[in-house]
Amino acid sequence: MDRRQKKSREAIFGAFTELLSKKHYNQITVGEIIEKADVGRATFYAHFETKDFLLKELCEELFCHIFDSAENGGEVHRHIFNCDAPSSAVLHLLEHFQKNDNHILNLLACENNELFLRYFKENFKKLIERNPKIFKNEKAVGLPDSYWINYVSSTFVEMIRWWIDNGMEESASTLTEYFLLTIA
Amino acid sequence: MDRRQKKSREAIFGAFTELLSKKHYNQITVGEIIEKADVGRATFYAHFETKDFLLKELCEELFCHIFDSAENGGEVHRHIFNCDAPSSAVLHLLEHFQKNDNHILNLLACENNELFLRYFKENFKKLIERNPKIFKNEKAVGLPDSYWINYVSSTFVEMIRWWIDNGMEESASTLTEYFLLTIA
DNA sequence: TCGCTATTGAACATATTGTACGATATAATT
DNA sequence: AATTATATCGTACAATATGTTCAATAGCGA
Repeated sequence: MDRRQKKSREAIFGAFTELLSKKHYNQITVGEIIEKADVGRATFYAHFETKDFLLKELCEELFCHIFDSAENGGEVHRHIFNCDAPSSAVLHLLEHFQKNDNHILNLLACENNELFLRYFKENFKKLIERNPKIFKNEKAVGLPDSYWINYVSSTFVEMIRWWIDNGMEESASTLTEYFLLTIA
Repeated sequence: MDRRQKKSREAIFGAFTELLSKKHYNQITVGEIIEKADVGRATFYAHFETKDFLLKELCEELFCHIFDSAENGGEVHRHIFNCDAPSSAVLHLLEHFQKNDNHILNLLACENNELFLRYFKENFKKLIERNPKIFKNEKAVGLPDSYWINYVSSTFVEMIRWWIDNGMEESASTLTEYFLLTIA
């Protein structure tokens, strides 16, 4: 990609992320974004059709970085999926959060985390669908697959929400215990 | 309340509900609402500060009607809380949905159900907090109260979401089974 | 009947959106 | 180095949405 494009794109992402941590998505205007990003109005619309697409692409970039490493042959997160025990997968995801990779916590903890958690859940679901065995247990056999996948991903995401809302006091391993206990 | 106020308020609620079942919240304008409700622009703003407040009040009216009956001495839903078995409470709530009381399904199933489910979860949480014994079981003892409450309400709400997204094919009793099996 | 209040309709300033275009700066190619 | 391609800029612009104001009207309660 053209260096200029990359620069503009990242300036917009950066400005948007910063604004999202301060005010609600609905109240952020394109004018504010381009002012903070210091790019022209036309440049913004050359990159993103609307503000909604900007959000979508930001989320995709963020979550793909965390979730999709297993498929694309990257080394960094391969270990997440090369294990059978669900505890490892959960632990590693949580540790990513605690390290605040890509300022993901800024987004997950901000006022409009609804939007991000929604995308997050979608990606987590895909992860389970691609690795169905990870979270299968005795309880799952009595329930429809799609229900079970929805249940497990919901439980994980809503645990994250609870964790953030309560000041993120628990350690990654404590959270993992909670999670495994609940879905067991 | 003045008959005129009530009339305007309900016309606005009605128009808003109808619009919400057709298009996304963000894309609904005040102009559309007042046109469909057939009220003046000034009237709208005399009732609701902004569109967000309109949504908030609509949700409060809806969910309070369903959840708060136990406290205010009403007869209609008293039975929900006068039983110890969690299955009864869940069943009755689900049956309310299937009857589509107050067109609640229009809102829960619409494109932006995120917003309603959020309010719904809040109200469900309050219900559990007021009746802590309903959903307590062996698994709950090893987990913090706030985590457990969040978990149970999330599981219920996300089950509703799954149910709606999959065409609401399951009966209320089947869903209740699923729910009890998962939190057991 | 009379006073009070909600509604109306229109006008209004302001803000936001998304587009258009020529000029400029930067990247890629030869 | 010269040239071509393209991303950006700044500004302007039409279209739309927001929230307010105000005088006139209609409906409410006493």
